Amino acid sequence: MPEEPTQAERFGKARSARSGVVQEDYVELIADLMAAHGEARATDIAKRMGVTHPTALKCIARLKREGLVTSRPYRGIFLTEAGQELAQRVRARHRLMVEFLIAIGVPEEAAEEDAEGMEHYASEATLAAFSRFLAGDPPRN
Amino acid sequence: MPEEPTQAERFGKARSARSGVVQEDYVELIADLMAAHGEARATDIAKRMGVTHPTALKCIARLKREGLVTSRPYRGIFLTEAGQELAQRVRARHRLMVEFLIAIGVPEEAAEEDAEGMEHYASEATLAAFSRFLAGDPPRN
DNA sequence: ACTGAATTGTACCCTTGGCTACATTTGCGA
DNA sequence: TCGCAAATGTAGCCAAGGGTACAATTCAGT
Ligand SMILES: [Mn+2]
Ligand SMILES: [Mn+2]
Ligand SMILES: [Mn+2]
Ligand SMILES: [Mn+2]
Repeated sequence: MPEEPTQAERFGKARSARSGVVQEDYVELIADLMAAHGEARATDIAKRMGVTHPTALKCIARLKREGLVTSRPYRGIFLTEAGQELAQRVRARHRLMVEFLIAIGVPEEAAEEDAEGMEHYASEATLAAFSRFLAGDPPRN
Repeated sequence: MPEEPTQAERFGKARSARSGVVQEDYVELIADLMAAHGEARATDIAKRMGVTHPTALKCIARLKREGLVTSRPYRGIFLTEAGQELAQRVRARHRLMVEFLIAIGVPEEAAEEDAEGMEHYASEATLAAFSRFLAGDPPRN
């Protein structure tokens, strides 16, 4: 039913979004760990992500390459300025997503699970709509 | 802030969901093409997905391996029973997602884009909540 | 019937994000 | 101080999902 080129563009955008998903989750988690324990250790990151430590290390190496994180051998991981900014945005988006789902009637645990995936694909327009809903603004007028 | 093992489980579930994303989109698209043109050709699938044809062929090979699709060399692609069932579920979920986003005040094109990514992570609980909202049921009382 | 464009198939390359197995370094407790 | 467990790092494997380049097949139009 939908037109060809537009649909291809939409799939393309979803693909682009997908490529940043893991980075976003790592950066958010690193910020959480620093806030909670004062530092982010590779082992803890791996444990919290539910992956083995080599997997975590490889992802962290990529974050470093992208300038989101710094680390020296056998020392902890630290967010750069860019990393901290990203973490803030991602965390705000995550919280909004969870709150919204709960507000619309999704049980808490399901909301947490679904938000972990859906958050990465919500555009500004969608986040704005969610905010309006939470603020009690009636949609659609 | 969140507890360690539960968060790891949530990330794990999001990872599992991620692994089926491409299959779901292909199956949905193949069903659309069959409905529209009576057949699903590899070229058309590639064009609509916005990828090159070898990429599409490789994904189709995987669908075949998973029993969702059949095809003979130089002939079209056909959905198996399992493939048709999956297509139906995925299509219904896609439509619900788009409708819901629009209903909550997201502009149509943004709704279409975001839905293409978010749909794959919405649990039954979330879909049910979206349905209730569309039916006019007030959430949370 | 032929031929050339479109379609399909194959071969090979890359990156991401998983894993296991093993090596190295730290740093705590005895 | 020193030895051992934990943490970290490294090497090498895999599959998915992207790509290019090129080969083979179909099939429509002359
Ligand atoms: Mn996430
Ligand atoms: Mn998150
Ligand atoms: Mn999709
Ligand atoms: Mn879809």
